[in-house]
Amino acid sequence: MGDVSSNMVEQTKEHFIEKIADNMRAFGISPTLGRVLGIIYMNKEPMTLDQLSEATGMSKTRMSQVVREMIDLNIADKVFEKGVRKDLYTVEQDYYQTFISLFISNWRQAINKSRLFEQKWRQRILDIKNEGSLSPDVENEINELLKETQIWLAYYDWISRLVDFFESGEVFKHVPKKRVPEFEE
Amino acid sequence: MGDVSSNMVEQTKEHFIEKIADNMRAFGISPTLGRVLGIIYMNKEPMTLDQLSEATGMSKTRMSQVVREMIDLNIADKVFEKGVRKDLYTVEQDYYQTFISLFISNWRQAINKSRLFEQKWRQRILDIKNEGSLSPDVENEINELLKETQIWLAYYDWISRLVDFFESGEVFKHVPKKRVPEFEE
DNA sequence: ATATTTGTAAACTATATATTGTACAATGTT
DNA sequence: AACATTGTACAATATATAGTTTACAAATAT
Repeated sequence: MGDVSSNMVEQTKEHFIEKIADNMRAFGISPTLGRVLGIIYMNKEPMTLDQLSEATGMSKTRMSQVVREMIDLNIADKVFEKGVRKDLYTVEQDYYQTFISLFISNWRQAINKSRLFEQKWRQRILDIKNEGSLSPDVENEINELLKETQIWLAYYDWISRLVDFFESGEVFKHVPKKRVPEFEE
Repeated sequence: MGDVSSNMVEQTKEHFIEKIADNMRAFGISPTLGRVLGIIYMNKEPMTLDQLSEATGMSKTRMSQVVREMIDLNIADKVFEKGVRKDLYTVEQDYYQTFISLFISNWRQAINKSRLFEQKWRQRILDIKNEGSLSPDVENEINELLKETQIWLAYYDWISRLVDFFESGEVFKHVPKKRVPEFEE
């Protein structure tokens, strides 16, 4: 177990994990979260907070936080295994799916927030408009703003449809997954 | 100029700018950068560092940094106007294009980084493998790692094609822009 | 019932990121 | 040539984010 090549393999594995973490960074995911995802991914089996703590060298509390965040992002799940008292966590094993989950979480959130704001905001402009007695300048600016709103709404509608495009898997019809060459020696 | 409705319009405009900044946040863009983009966008005309500084209430140094970052991200440009000594900056006026630019910058960077790492890493595994005299366990793990690499490469190839899919505008064939209803009163 | 183990809240500390002020080189003005 | 203006490098400060420690409630074991 402690031989040279085995250590090298271990080290190489860790590099791979770092690469996964790095990839996550492009989603604005913190290095630690990415690393934990990588660790569980490479482990192939669900892991406990203690194991993760051991593997990262970080506190169990932090692992708890990170795991919860991953669950919120839909890239990890708590699994039950009878006889095991500790909570076990798995991660999505499919990179594409992880990509999509993150993309979706990210944008759905933005969409909701935007929608929420939208109504109040539009109403407000209309209120000003109906105030009566507006200088032509102001009147003009208000119309510009209303136009802007339309453009903005159209844009968000697009994002919304884009999210669906990913979620439904339709994206793969036009940007197909690449087949991985089998290799058995 | 100082009348009530004009102030309300001004305020509403600022809300819109905040919304734009908020949207940017989904790309991991800092609030300040988003706000500056929003400010220039709403201004419709190129702006100078001093104007931005005035508009944000932040230092000119910061504006300089932010503007440069935006240029790196391909969502802003320096424009020249004869007779004007100060540098002027515009931003992309098309939301879709901004979305795409950010998406591209983000992932191209990740792709490059990954590619760079890839060769070294794969070579390393092969080196271990050719070392000879490996325990069956280690041998097995190495094969697993090589397989993992294949999967990873396929995934990155997909991302790469996905980026092209956006960059080329093909995405709009399948997730079309929504037409904004004209409105003239 | 009592004692252990587990996960997480809450308050704290450390580290990273955002922002500013000063200084200066480059360019334009008189 | 002397002077003013502009943009940014660099060091210093402030703020936000990541991580730890302690404490405790809920669940399990003895």
